[in-house]
Amino acid sequence: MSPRKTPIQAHYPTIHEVARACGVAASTVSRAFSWPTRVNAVTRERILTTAQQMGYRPNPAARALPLGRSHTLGLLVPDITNPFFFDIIRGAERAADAAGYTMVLADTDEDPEVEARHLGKLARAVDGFLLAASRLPDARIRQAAEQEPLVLVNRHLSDLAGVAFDIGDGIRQVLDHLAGLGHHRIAYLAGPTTSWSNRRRWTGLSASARRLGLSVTRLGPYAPTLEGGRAAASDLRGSSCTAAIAFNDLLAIGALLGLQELGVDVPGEFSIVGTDDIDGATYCRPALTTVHNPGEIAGRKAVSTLIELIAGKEGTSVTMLPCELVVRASTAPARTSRPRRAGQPGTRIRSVPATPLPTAPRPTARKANS
Amino acid sequence: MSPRKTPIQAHYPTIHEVARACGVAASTVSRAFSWPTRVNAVTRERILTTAQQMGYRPNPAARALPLGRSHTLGLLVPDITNPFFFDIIRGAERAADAAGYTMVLADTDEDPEVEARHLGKLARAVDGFLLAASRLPDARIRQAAEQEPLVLVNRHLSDLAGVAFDIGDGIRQVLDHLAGLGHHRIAYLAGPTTSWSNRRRWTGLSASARRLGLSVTRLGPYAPTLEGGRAAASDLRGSSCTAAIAFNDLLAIGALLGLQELGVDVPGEFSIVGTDDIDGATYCRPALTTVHNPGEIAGRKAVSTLIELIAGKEGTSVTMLPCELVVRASTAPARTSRPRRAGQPGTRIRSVPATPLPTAPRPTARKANS
DNA sequence: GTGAAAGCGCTAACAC
DNA sequence: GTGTTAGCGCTTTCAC
Repeated sequence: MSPRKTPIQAHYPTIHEVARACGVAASTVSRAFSWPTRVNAVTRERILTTAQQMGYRPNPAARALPLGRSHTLGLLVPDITNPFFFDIIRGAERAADAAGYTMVLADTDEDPEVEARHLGKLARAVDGFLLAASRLPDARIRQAAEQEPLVLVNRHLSDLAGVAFDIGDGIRQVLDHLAGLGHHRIAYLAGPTTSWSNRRRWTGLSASARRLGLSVTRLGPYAPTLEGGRAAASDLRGSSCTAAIAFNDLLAIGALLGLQELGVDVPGEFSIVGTDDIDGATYCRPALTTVHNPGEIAGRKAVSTLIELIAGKEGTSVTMLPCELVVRASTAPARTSRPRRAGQPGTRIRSVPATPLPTAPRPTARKANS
Repeated sequence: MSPRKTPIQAHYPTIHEVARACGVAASTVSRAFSWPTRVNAVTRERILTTAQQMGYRPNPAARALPLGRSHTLGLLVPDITNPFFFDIIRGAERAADAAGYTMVLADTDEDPEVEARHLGKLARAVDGFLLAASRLPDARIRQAAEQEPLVLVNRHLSDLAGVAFDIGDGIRQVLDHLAGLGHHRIAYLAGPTTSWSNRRRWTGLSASARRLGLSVTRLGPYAPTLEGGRAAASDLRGSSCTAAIAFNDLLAIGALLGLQELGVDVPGEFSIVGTDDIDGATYCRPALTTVHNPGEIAGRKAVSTLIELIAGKEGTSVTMLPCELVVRASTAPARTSRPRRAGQPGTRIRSVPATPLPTAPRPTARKANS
């Protein structure tokens, strides 16, 4: 019936057409938008309304050229489907939107190569980067930070801006909880070796364990997924531990399922603790005891820090956000009887030098949410 | 120690500097990149290598201006944290990346206003839009499609390009399954009224139910979240149904938890079916019977369709992707008797979250992914 | 307070 | 094959 409408870009009026329609110069129209006080109030009104009714919209590329700024931010995440990043992404997106910035999201697929490639590809398209849980080596991050404003999320490098969670304190809360339940031999289910927070968890764990006189064993690394957790389950069963702390909730839930499939009762025979507090932690069974991170706040803060950096603010901003233990149903008192297998003690705690970090105010312990 | 390096944008060489370094004109450098065959092989090599070692990177804004294309795609999603969209986002992102496009992600917060605002804000920044599960009224979508290339995901409008899941067939599989288990009275837990797929599910349900001689009741609408599902649970209990199909998995899992909290055994007393097949469907207990949608494929296909539209390809491409029932443990034969107290919900309602429930680890379902 | 004009970095005719 | 020359749409001196 009607002729096909090819959905090609509509014609958008330019600043010149608006200017002509108003009988002023293009520069005046430009000023009316970017520096309103320098234009006569009544002509400004006229310009704004005609622009409005002509459907004028500034062309971002055309603005970016003379300005040297695209008003775009790049956010790189190892895995978009990992719930840990949702709140961070959402917080960042909202803050960026509110500040008039557009957000470009890229999934680095847990791969440093891919991350580096995206960094290069986006370098000139964005005004700065947010690197969430970057898998890149320190040197490569520093190099990137010299080229573009950059804020780290969930990682820390001296002299670089960033926002991180106070993992050490979170781990401390977990160990206090487990020690209080009578656990003495505790396993750590490691995540990706390229992950800073993974290393951080381990060092925090070692330190707290030493203080409490507990023994900790490092298992893994495992993929930070349900599958990884299932793989960990059999290792766990072969160990002499009575409780495990996992790199993240997905891993913890996987381990929990794996143990159940092996006939091990959680938390009756074994306690499991996660990290992240994803949605699923509330509805897996038993519901997961885990450490909550204020992700949305982290995302927002990272964006505001980045925007300050872009604006040329001096100084390096490092924000440390508090973690909070959420006790649910996957932890219980340790069995008093001996484990089914008198197993190998496993790798003993090793001490790894930790970079000193500012400490966040300690949150009050919270009860399970739902 | 060393003077502070303010992380301001590094100086990037322009095409002219590369040209001067090579003793050629800027246009030759431009051609060496965009139309390599039209440049003498040896000078091309020289240009490419010097560009490389000078660290030249094309400025996207500067390209976008004469080209009229930003090589950027906008993806609008109602809720980034909803697992249903993960695979779609990831598929779209990968396809975009592979095709040399950059992806801008915006969360519309389930709000048509916000969606419209983003559409306007991004209109000139992107070459086209991907609208996933758009909450906008048809007319508004059509209007947008006249201004910019646009592809719908999980929604269908005549004459507009899109990719959707074959919901009708998915629902048919579900009803066949439930009917086979002897269920006759089935509830539908409705999602957002602005959602096309919600309406679609209901019409599919009605049609299939008529064919099979089953009775279906529509409950809700509920928020497509765990909370929404909990709210649905009490409605469900007050109904005479023996099985329910939920708008999405989150809603289904919430209902499942809610019923358990009300002391109703799932699937012994009540069967629950979700839609989406999110990760959590495998580890909630009982594991959720649900309908799997090929999200990543949908995302990829949507991007390739959009790129074709941008390139001016004629014709309207509509792709329908198959859905597949995944039977897990939340469905079972309908009770033959009706022993449940009729009418009064009673005072047994407790909202006790996170109590470990005695669920036997079920044998693996007929089919389980991830 | 407003206009004219010179770019921002790149592409694409159009010569030669 | 390669150089010259206009712009793309906007911002921003610099005059008036």
